[in-house]
Amino acid sequence: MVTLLDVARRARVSSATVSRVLNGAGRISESTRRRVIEVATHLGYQPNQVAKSLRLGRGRSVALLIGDIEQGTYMALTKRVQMALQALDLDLLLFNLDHREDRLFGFLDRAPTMGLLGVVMAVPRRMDGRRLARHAEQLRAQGMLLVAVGQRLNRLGVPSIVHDEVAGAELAIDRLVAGGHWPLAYLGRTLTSATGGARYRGFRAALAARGADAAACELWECTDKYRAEAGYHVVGEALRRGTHVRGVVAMSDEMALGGIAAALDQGLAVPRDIAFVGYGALDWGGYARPALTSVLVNADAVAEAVEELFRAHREAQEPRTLTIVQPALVARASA
Amino acid sequence: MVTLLDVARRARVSSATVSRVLNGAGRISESTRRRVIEVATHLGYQPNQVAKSLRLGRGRSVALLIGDIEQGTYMALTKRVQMALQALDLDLLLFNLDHREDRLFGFLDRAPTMGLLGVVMAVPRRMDGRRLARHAEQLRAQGMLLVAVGQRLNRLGVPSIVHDEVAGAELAIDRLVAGGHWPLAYLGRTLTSATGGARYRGFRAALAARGADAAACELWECTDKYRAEAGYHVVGEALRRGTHVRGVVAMSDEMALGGIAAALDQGLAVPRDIAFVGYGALDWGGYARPALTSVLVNADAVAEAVEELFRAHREAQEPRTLTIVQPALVARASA
DNA sequence: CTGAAAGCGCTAACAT
DNA sequence: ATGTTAGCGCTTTCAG
Repeated sequence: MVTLLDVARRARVSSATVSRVLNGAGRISESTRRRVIEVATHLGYQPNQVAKSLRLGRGRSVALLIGDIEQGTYMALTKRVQMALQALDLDLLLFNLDHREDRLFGFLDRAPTMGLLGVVMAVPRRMDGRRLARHAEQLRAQGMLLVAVGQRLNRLGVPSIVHDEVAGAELAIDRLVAGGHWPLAYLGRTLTSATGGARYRGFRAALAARGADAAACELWECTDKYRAEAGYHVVGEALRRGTHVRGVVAMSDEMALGGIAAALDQGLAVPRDIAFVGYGALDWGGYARPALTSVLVNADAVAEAVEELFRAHREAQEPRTLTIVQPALVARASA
Repeated sequence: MVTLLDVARRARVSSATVSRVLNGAGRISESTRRRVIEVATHLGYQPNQVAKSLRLGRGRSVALLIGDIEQGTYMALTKRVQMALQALDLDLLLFNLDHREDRLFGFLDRAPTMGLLGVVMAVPRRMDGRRLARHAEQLRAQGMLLVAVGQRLNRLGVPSIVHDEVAGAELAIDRLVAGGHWPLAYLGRTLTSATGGARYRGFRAALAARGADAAACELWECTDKYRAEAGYHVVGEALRRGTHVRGVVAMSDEMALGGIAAALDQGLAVPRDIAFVGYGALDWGGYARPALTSVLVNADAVAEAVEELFRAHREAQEPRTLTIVQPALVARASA
């Protein structure tokens, strides 16, 4: 590999000069600048990022912590965030936590040694706030930027990007009610998932705001299973119990799909007998039959906010502590 | 941050000794070893990975290059590979190529400077072989391991992990034929996708092996659109043309879902009027209605092979140049 | 068995 | 405007 020193020798200048030219710092005479550039390109010089990281005390990688990347909405998020970081010439280090808190803290322990520029946590799981706050403090002390996505952690000093869950629930509820689907159930995981919990509170708040008879509505909690399977299971059970629910707000498109399958398998018509709204508005949802009506979780907006935070961090500006992303309804056939 | 030198001072030994203790190299008296360990844990010492990488000339990260991570099968792969690498205490750097060759080569240009341990390319796209071979050579010269997934690049000196596309096609075809669905079409992208092309050749080979009337079968090429949308579009067109095809082998579950939607939207019954087999056996496929019959692309087996390659590389062994992963049929309702 | 010292490739004072 | 030098934190000869 050709090093900066190789360039320096060949251009008959010191390594410092080459460094200055390449980083656009300090005054350099036009002639040397040109010569250095010339030699560097001729030699195909590329700065060693590892050495740079060591010297500067921070690198160009941002770690993205994901609860369950197999869930479509996180996948979409991962892609968008990677592209946003790429726009800042940053790399993405991916960690799938598999919904395990020990993995999260295991990572946070090692994080300071990795030469990271920052960490983005897109982790729905509820977690130990004290412990997290300690880690957050340590990372900040190292000059790293920690960002939370989907969970409101700004109280712990972690800039957060969250969705407006009340607005999202309102969109879903209004759609269901307008279609004559009532009463409603919220299908999801509220106990272990902070996102799910927030979404459920949004659901409740939206019902209240509408002056609706919230008591008629139910919470269909998913416990042991995940994604579509959980939806299928829980909705199937409820239907067998003879629930009166006619409209379901699911926490994800996968759960909605599972729920719809359960309803269809029991001979019900969707949305006539029971309607479903998903969350995420994933691509394939438009091609399920009936096509999924879904609350759009705007991954682009989230990625943009992430990019903005890292841009500000680079300019040594104070980061915006809370960004609220607005949802939208993708109205299709299932509700 | 506490450094190795801090530990050394506190334990009254030299930095070399600490390094040796922590890396289990060289002879160390039991007493010093214990003392060093003791001090290290007491101080909560964690080796700086960046410094380590610089010194050793290689790091602990493996880059995963993905054509389109939003496609379910790549997402499943990403998750598995990340977990496999984690088992080797390696980190995953993710790059979504968005089906763009320039991005691939752009990455490969920078790769040598990043202190990577290796690169895994899960890129279906056909690419410039010469150019790739040059990069492969350079990476190898740096001691990095380059691995291809889903595309047979072993001729270029790149250890490859591929699926047995003939076996996969046979599974799909046998299932369709047994259900009385005939003639067949292959739905996918064969022109720009090496994986798709291989899969189509597998389809043809399997037809031939079955002694079937291959001339009756069609290729439904997807050009401008992606995933479910492409399937919907192409199948819709074919149906409107009045095709005689009664069974479709799709290149992915998303395309199959789109195809099914097109058939249903035209009032056909699936699988009665036309049957579909997907590829990937994604989780949600089991909850689409009709549930997707699909050829399982064994992401676990691929991840395992990746792990094995990196393990061998670590032991400085020659890597296995070609690994062929066997498919399986997940039989559900759509065929 | 342990220590001293060099150096991975780069940047940033500090000189000149 | 440019060079000299120190050093980021670690591993690895080379000596003893």
